[in-house]
Amino acid sequence: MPEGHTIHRAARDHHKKLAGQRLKVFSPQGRFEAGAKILTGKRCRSVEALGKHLLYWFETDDVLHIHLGLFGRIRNRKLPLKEPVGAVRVRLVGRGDCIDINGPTICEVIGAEETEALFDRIGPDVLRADAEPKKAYERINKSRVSIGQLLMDQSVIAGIGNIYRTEILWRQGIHPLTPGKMIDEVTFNLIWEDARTLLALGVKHNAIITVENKKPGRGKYRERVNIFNKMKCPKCKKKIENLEIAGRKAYLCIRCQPLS
DNA sequence: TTGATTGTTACCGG
DNA sequence: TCCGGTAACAATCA
Repeated sequence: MPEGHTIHRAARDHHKKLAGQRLKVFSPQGRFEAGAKILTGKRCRSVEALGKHLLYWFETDDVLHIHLGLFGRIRNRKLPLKEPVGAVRVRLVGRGDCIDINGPTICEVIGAEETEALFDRIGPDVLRADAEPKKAYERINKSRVSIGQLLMDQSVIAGIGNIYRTEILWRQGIHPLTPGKMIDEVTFNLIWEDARTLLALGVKHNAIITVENKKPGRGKYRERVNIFNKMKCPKCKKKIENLEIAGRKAYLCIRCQPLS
């Protein structure tokens, strides 16, 4: 489910709904009893996103740390409470809102030290104002690893997932197997700016939109993409190839993204 | 029932 | 130390 835009949107939204309130915290599956006990009745100070990590800061520096992994979902609900649907690991209840978090791979309460370690481990997040893109460039510039793989490495650059990886590299005409050290600073800046623009658009519309001038549209189609999981390149009509990079499918147009 | 999936980590071997 | 490969885990939907 999530690339960085999903988490940043959730953080913004949940901050509005919960910050400043004393929360009730439930563990509907019984798999977060200890955490729920620690947090319930405590005041939520703020909610923030760090890459794909979602952090709820409580008074006394407890942090609820969530990572949705591949399958996790967030459901926003209004009071009164209804029965949880599916694998709700934790339910946060404020004055008027209820937030259910389904199937996260990480759901834990951490302290100041562990939170700091998390911030140290995660690379610059394209959606954060405090990001230092230079750090990402330095890692990429020194690496033999392909840019396709580096863009998915959250310790190098945070927020980009499989769809945005494919789409950004296509938009910039870069072959995903280009070694990081072959990416010059100008090219890196283009990647960074494109990632920022696209993820911000994703936050705005709550959908992945990488096609120029596309409107979000309604209904089931939550994505507007160029080549991800597509047959034909919209620019040159050539067949879209796919290959596996670090176990995930990457798509490319070999004409528009030549390997130099 | 099967397969695919907007993710990450641990571990092993070269 | 770096990097590739593999397995494990998570939950839902078509």
